[in-house]
Amino acid sequence: MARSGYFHGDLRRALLDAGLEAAREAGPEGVSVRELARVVGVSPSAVYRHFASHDDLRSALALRAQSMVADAMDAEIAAVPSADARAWANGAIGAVGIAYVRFAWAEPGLFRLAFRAHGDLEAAHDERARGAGGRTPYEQLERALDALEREGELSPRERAGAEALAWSAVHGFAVLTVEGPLRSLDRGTREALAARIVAMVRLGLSQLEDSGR
Amino acid sequence: MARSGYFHGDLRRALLDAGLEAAREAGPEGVSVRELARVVGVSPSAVYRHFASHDDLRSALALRAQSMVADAMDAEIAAVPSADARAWANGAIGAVGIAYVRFAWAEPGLFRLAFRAHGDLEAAHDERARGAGGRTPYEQLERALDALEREGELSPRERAGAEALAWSAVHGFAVLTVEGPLRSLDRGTREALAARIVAMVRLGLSQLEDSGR
DNA sequence: CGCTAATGTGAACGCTGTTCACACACACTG
DNA sequence: CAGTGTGTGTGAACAGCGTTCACATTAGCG
Repeated sequence: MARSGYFHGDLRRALLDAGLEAAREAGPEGVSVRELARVVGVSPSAVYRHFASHDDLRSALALRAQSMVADAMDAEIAAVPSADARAWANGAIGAVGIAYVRFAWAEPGLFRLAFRAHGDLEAAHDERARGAGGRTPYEQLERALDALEREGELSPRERAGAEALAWSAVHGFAVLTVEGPLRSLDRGTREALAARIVAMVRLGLSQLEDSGR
Repeated sequence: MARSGYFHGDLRRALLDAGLEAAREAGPEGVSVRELARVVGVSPSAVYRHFASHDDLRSALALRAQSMVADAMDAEIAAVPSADARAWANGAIGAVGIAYVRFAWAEPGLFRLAFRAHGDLEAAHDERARGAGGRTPYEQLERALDALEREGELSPRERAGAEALAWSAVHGFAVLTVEGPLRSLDRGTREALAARIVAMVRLGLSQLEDSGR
């Protein structure tokens, strides 16, 4: 880095690293073109050789943050006993949700960056949002829901749109506890509520067949 | 307005009106001190006679937007048959949720303004966030949940923290459909999912007593 | 070895929030 | 009725932002 004194060498990567660090400490608002340039020791206009715009930079950072969420999910899922496939499926959907909110609490700045204004649904499958396990957070959720359907825990009718239900509840909870009115809840209450949230999701996913409606 | 040519007469109100209009068309980002001053025909610094800062202005606007949400909830609740108290309670909690997401869809800019970074929980009871019916959106939710408990539909243990569960699911869904990856869902799918969301919430609220856990 | 293409610089533009000394006009007091 | 104080608006200024452009530098290819 800063090899020749004039050329940086790996500016794009350096900007992304600095951007993640800035977001970690100050949230998405802390990520400014000029600030990152300053940190990396380069002129503001140099940034535009690697990113088309401020928004472009932040999108790239968001994808990297999403891949970190995917990693956190992998770690949480790995702790689910995999002997019984049905039990695993039920455990996996919970693990995905818990990992999501725990990441939000551990890294509020990165979380807000990752899911501020996500792109459309195509972005849910963006290559760059995949974690080391090869899946994006959204794909982790899909995987758990697929497993539930495979085990007969979810009917095809229930499976449809299940992502929206699960994601809504967990994302909403994460947002409210990270930057919303629930942000000053103590750790214990937060964890207890999180457990109820994932239980609610699991219950709500099966609403179509269980009730004789 | 612009009475004497020098003094405006009712600048504070004019700024709030212009701010709501700007947010309606361009979201919270469209609300800038200079832009509002321009629209109202006043110098930028005049704004600071009525609002301590940009953030202060936006907070005031957010509260006004929240009161509009409260009004929308009143309208939706009014349509719930009130003959049977138990049925009303179950209907009211659904109406609150539906009104919330419908408002978000009808006025995405105002919705994002209203619930961007809400204050802490005290702000949930702010005078200025009350609608014509005298309740803030949060208080509307509390009212419906209280009714459910009164009718024996919710145990005291379930009642505790119920706001967090309900709000999380509905808010998350609203956010994902307004500015998130679910934003390009067609109206029909959106409505169907919304119905499943409120059903999930109603089911999830009672999880503690129903299951023999 | 020389040229090209990639990558960096620095100044500039227009925008933003915010502050300051100053100007105005109304509402009260003597 | 005169005068004055206080609330409200002005205009210029500062610092910071994203972005662009002409120009400088240099790595690497033919």
